[in-house]
Amino acid sequence: MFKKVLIAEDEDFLNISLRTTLKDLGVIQDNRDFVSYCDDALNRVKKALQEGNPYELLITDLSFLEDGSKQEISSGTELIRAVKEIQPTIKVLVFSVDHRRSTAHSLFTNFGINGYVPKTRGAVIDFKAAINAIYQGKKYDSKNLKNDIKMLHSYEFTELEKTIVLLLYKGKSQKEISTYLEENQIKPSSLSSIEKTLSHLKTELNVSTPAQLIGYCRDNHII
Amino acid sequence: MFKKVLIAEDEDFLNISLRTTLKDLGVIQDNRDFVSYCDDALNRVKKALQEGNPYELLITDLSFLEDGSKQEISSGTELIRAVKEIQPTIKVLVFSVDHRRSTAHSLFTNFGINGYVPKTRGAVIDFKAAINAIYQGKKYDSKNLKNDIKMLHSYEFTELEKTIVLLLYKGKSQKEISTYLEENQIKPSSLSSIEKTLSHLKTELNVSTPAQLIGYCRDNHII
DNA sequence: TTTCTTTTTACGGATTCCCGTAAGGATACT
DNA sequence: AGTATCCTTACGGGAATCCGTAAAAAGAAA
Repeated sequence: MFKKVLIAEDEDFLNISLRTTLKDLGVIQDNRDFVSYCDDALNRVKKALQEGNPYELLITDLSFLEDGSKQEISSGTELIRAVKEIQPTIKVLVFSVDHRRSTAHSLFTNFGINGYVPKTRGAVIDFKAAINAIYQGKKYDSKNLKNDIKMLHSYEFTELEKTIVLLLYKGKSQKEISTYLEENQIKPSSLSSIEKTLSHLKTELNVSTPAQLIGYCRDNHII
Repeated sequence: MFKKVLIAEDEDFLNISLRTTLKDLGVIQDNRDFVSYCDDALNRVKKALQEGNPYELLITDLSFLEDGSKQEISSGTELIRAVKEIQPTIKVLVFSVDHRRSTAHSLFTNFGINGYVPKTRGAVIDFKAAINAIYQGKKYDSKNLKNDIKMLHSYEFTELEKTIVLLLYKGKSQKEISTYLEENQIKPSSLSSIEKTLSHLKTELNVSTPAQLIGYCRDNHII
């Protein structure tokens, strides 16, 4: 069973019972690896990696409430991206109130998560099953997910498309994106190709402006 | 301290740790008075009343996820109304993810609840304090409530700004937004004023493109 | 290598966005 | 009335985007 697990969850009561459950599973012995801010989570991952004792599994919520203290990272998806950047092999289990299958699905394909458990009735059993499945190297697909309409016309983003959209989201201009890709030896990197990619995405997703494109990608957990 | 408390909460993990917390407070000794459906909660209240051993306190969530089984009552507010109808003297503590003061306030005035604790960081201490306050006959006003969604962000959006951003999100160009505002008699509606508004928002929120602006607004639930 | 196909880049013009400045209009106060 | 101030609109030029077409480069197959 997992020996080093990090939990990012801002709700006190959930934090407590996740601890209890993990102790039941024999995963943890103490109460140290629990944080309620994304920034703290990322720092823990960094530190553990530097110390040569990296986390095997990250369990995280998707939405964290702001409480006044300024944070670099404010959402679960951003946390997952940042963590995977420094430790791509880490396993990720998402634990969220969102119980739509489309949400889980896009996180599996776009963020490479290993499991998704919605917070609802039966979540404890679901959660334990997820931990076991992930430990055996499987992806865990919860039975409590509900189908919704969005799944039908889902477009599969390539890695290049995702990076371009991500840079757009971060406020870069097309020209800046071009130089970024060039610097990082990602091809194609020309301004023209970026224009083409974006135009292609817009027709494919039936949106008309870059702003709308970003809204779509954010809504659907593509970035 | 309270001796007979009923808890209506559909989330497994929360259910578990609420139990733990209440045992810590010496409120309960067993695990019987926990339900995950509103209908069950109402039935328990009815039965306890008939048996001459009524509940002193009801702790309830506001939103309950549907899971296929047909329920008469599906929300916390309906439950509170139904319960107070048959037992007006019962104390009520609401425990919800909604952390807006306005939500709590309307429940205090319209449903006569005795306490409101938002699910967030520090909820455990908050919860314990609420239980104690209510036991002493006081109303409990949580410190974790926020005055409004607007207050959470550094910048407060006007209605006009929100409509403009929303139209941007929907893929409209600035010119289209201008004509839309004109058609709906919203002033100012000139292209120039829209440019100014957007430029103002961008400096205020420290973003550089419309796309980034939309990402920000979506991330922070402004639109 | 040659030829064919596909991918990538280059370029030009139309449109839109961006940002500063100036003119017009409304309101409040003396 | 006058004028001071603020809000709205108008305008112009530079930058960024959009979109089509064509050239260049890279790959694939014979």
